[in-house]
Parts: sequence; structure tokens; C-alpha cells
Amino acid sequence: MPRGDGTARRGTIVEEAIRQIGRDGYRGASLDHIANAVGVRKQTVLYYFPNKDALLEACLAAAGERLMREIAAALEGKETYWDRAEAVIHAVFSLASEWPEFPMFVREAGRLGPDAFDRFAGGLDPLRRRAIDFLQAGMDQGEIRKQDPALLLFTLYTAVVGSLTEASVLNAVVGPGKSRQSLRRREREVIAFVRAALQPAERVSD
Amino acid sequence: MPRGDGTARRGTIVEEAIRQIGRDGYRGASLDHIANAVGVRKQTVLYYFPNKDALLEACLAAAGERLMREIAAALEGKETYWDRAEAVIHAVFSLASEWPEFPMFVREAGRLGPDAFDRFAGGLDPLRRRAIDFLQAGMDQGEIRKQDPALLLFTLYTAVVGSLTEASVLNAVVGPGKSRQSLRRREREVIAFVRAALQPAERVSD
DNA sequence: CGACTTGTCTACCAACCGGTAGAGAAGGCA
DNA sequence: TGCCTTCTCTACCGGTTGGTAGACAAGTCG
Repeated sequence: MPRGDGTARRGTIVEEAIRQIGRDGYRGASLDHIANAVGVRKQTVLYYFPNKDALLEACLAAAGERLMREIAAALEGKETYWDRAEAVIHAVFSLASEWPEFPMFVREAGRLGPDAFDRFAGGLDPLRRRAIDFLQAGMDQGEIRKQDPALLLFTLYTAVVGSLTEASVLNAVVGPGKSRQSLRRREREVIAFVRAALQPAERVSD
Repeated sequence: MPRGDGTARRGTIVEEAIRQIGRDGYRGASLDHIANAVGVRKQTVLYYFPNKDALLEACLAAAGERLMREIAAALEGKETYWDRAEAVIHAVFSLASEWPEFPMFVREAGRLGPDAFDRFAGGLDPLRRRAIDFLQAGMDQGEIRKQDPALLLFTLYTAVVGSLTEASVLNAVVGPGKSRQSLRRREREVIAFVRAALQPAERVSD
């Protein structure tokens, strides 16, 4: 029972909660388990967060902020359309490799309804706008296939998050042997897929 | 308390369970709620299924079988590469529009781990093999961009299921106004996206 | 010193969960 | 008629969950 630093403990609780909510879902992640994993009693968790919902909210905000920092850093210095798109994908995959529960948590945030997801994505809104403008500009210049930029962004999101969260499906589709050590391969696959999908039509044989 | 037909009741219980498991997750869907929605007591549910896990298993099998029927029917008579791919996507979107919780249930099956997902996808295995062979043949003939066919199939899965299950994200990305009545638009978007991603490279300006 | 704040704890609770035990109603069939 | 199977029910149980009440220890500061 050291008198540990309050804000630090708060942070570790949020981190552990993100892990467990990502793994077991919001309902499946119990305050007791989170507390025990941190090495503390449930009531200590309830000291920092008045109830489970408040803890969730803190997790959503923290996750959103973390992702924003990661993407913003990755975009730095990247100029061309494709460099920027690839940098974002790489940043997300990189974050996922060091924090596997993170994408699962994001998916759970979406499952919990629009309000919860907005609390996560609220801080990402500037990036969202920039992405849409960026896609629109690319289309205007003929460097990206013409389509609804917002819907395209959504489809890109689903492809990236899906390939990071659907491990069981990957297992079933490509076989248990091949799915091992495949995060890199999946990243390359998603990047190639997205690159192909972004390219403007070239009057193909079809 | 009519002496209703046993097998019919079994079926309605499974249907309702798929709905609620899709909406609230396996843990969040309680036997009590499922039973009440069917108009029966929890113990009646436990009469047909010895425990919750057995109910889940029945749901997984039923969902897999339903999806297989749907896809097999859609494939009938379709010959060209593109017709077949588009037919499958359309069949899935069509099933999702009449049974919105279905894709959510599939996603939950994946979240529950490889074993659960295999019990769902087991019946779909022949289709999976055919799809991979079909993609491989398309690549050999130069009609589809060369890549790992299994990984491609996985990426296609994530794009389709993601765009059907991430409603909250859609809402956040394209705005609440535009996301309404958009299932058709999303289907068109996914189809265009997939078509572009499948096309072989054409030595573009790049 | 003594009041106050901060942090962690024990003890407890009502609600809900999955599951057991077993009664009882209705039809089929000898 | 009487037995047996099928189906649905009430009553209950132990475990877990989110949350409340409040004791208690350790600085901090007047």
C-alpha cells in the first residue's frame, strides 16, 4: 500500500482497462479483474472513476489521443499522396504490434454505439477532415480514382481495422500455419490492396 | 402455454439468440432476455439447449448454413470472374438488409475465438476452397492482380463485413445525415473498391 | 500538534447471471 | 383407463457484478 502517485496510477488503470475491454469487451471486462491486474482492489479503481462508464470514457479519450499522436507523427514530412496513405497504415499496424488489444478496443468502441465511438474519435476529427480533403484533392488531380471521399475513407478504415482484429477469421481462411508471424505480410497485403483500390481507372481491357 | 411444435420453437429460439448475440455480444445476451423475447421462460430455453454454450453452437451452425445457402444460390449461373465476386457481395448485403444482426453475429463469432468461428465457418469450407481456386485461376489468366489468394480473400472478407458492422464508424466518418439509407451506396462503394483492387496492374503513370 | 486531503482498504449489498430440481399439463398409445 | 413422452412452468441456488459506506493510514500544512 505505497502512497503511489495518483495520476500515474490513474494512467495504468486506464491502460489495463483498454487491454481488458479490448480482449473481453466492455461487459466482459470486470472492475475486479482490471483492479487485480493493476495490483489493487476494485474500490481503488472506483476511487479514481466514479463508475464503470466513467472509466470507459477515460479509456476512449486516452485511446483517441494516443492514436492521434501516432498518426500525426507518422504524417510528418510525408508529402506525396501515396506516402501519406502508406504512413498512416504503417503507423496503425505499428501501434497494433506493440499493443495488440488496441485495435480490438477501437472495434469495441464502435460496437458500443455512436456516442461511445464519437467520444473516441472526437479528437481525431481534424485528422478526418484533412484526410477527406486530401482524398478529394487527389481525385481532382486525377491521382486517385473518383468516388465519394468519405465513403472511401470508411472503407479504408474497415479494411485496416478488420485485418487487425479478425484474427480468428484469418486463421480459418488462410490456415493456422500460415497465419503465424504474418502481421508484416498482412500490412503489405493491405497496403497493396489499398494502393490498387486508389489508383484511377486506366481503361483496362474489361 | 400452447403445446407448440418443438422443432419450430427451437428454430425461433435460435433466431432470436442470433439477433441478441449479434446486438449485445455473447456475454451480453442473457438467456432470460432471449426467452422473454420469444415469449417463454428461461427454463424452456434450457430444455432445448442444455446450456448457453450449446445454444451458441446451434446459432453458429444455423448461421453458417444460412450463409452457405445464400451464397450458393447467388453463385448459380454466374460464370465470369467478376459476376461471381459481385454476386457474393450482393448476396451478403442482401442478407444483411433483411437481417441486420446477422453480420454482427458473425463478427462476434470471430471475437469469441478460432474454435467458435470454425464451428460457424466449418460448413463454408467448400465455398472457401472454391473461392481460393477461383482467385488463383483468375490470377493465372491475368484477369486478377497477382497476390496471395488466401490473404486476398481475407481482406475482401474484412472489407465486406466491416462495412456492414461498423455503423457507428460510418456515422462518425461520413456524418449522421449521409449515413441514412446508405446500405445500397455502401454496397456500390464496396463493389467498386473490390473491383478496383482486383484489377491487374496496368503500368500506371506512377 | 491537529485538521485536512489523498489514497487504499474491508465489509457489505441488491441485481443479475447460468443452471438444477422437480411439479404439472397435454397428447399419443396400449 | 392408465402409462409415457413432450413440453412448459415455479422455485431456488451459488457465483459474479457494479456500486455504497465507511474505517484507516500517510503525508501536508496551519
